[in-house]
Amino acid sequence: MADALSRVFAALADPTRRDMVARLALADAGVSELAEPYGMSLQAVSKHVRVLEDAGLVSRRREAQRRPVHLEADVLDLMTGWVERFRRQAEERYRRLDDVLASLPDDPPDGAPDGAPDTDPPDTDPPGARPTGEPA
Amino acid sequence: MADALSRVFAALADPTRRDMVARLALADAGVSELAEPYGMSLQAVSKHVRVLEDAGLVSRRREAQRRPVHLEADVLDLMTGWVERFRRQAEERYRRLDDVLASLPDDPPDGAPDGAPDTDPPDTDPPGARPTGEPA
DNA sequence: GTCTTCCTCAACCGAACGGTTGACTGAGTC
DNA sequence: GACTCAGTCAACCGTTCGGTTGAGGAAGAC
Repeated sequence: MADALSRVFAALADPTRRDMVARLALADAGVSELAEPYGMSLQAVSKHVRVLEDAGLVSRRREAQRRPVHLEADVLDLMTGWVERFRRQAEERYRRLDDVLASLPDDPPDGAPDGAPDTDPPDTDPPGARPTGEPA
Repeated sequence: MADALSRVFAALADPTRRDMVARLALADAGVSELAEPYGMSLQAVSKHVRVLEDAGLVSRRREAQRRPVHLEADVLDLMTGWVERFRRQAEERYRRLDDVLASLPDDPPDGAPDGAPDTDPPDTDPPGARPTGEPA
């Protein structure tokens, strides 16, 4: 099966499942309780819960006949971690671009203006490098 | 087609596409450039880029024959916003539970111990309310 | 025991997904 | 004009996904 991150993203790609997570953030709930608002069979809801569980977003315990579903918020950090990393990188890239533009002299034509040379190929991996890969 | 949030999550549910995002955070790239590391056809990569574009994660401009792909980091905020909201709610719920446990007297039997009453229904929507829905 | 409640398993179905191949377009070079 | 480069469009194919129905299991209630 897919890697952890893929499972988490895929699990949250469904509006019904996102809504379940939203409701489980407020309180644990049984499957039939969860199913109430949606116009679908109990089995379908059970499947959705299973997807969330496989993604590690949710756990179930046994409590008499009930099977309360509990939100495991930790996994969400895995995701925000990933997202934040690249958001910051992209932002940084923007900032550098702004610096370059700011350092340009008022008239562009002549070669090699002052601040420009050191801004071009700083940390961008050599093109054609192996995939930047999943963050560890 | 699906809502914006679903498209973003779905787009990032694929490892190849996440890798593309990771690389685009470092520098814009053309499709064939992007395709290089993966053992798949150019058309497949083009499709992946289209998915990212439909999710608003990426944009393309025209530049001579090239069609450089550019990461649009803003949409990532949409996601972290959603995630953070429920992570915090869940955390808050834990904190309140801890408070309740901490406020219990050493012998549980009698009713209404001191600090307990004010911890029950502060911002929890009435149960059975309409689906907590997509955050606006 | 029987009965009810809560839930899961299994099989099926249509739609979407991730990939392929082949034909094509747009822009630049000769 | 002919040709190449970069990329897309269209049709197809196998697998996964989100839902259904029907049968069945586990834990009380009677």
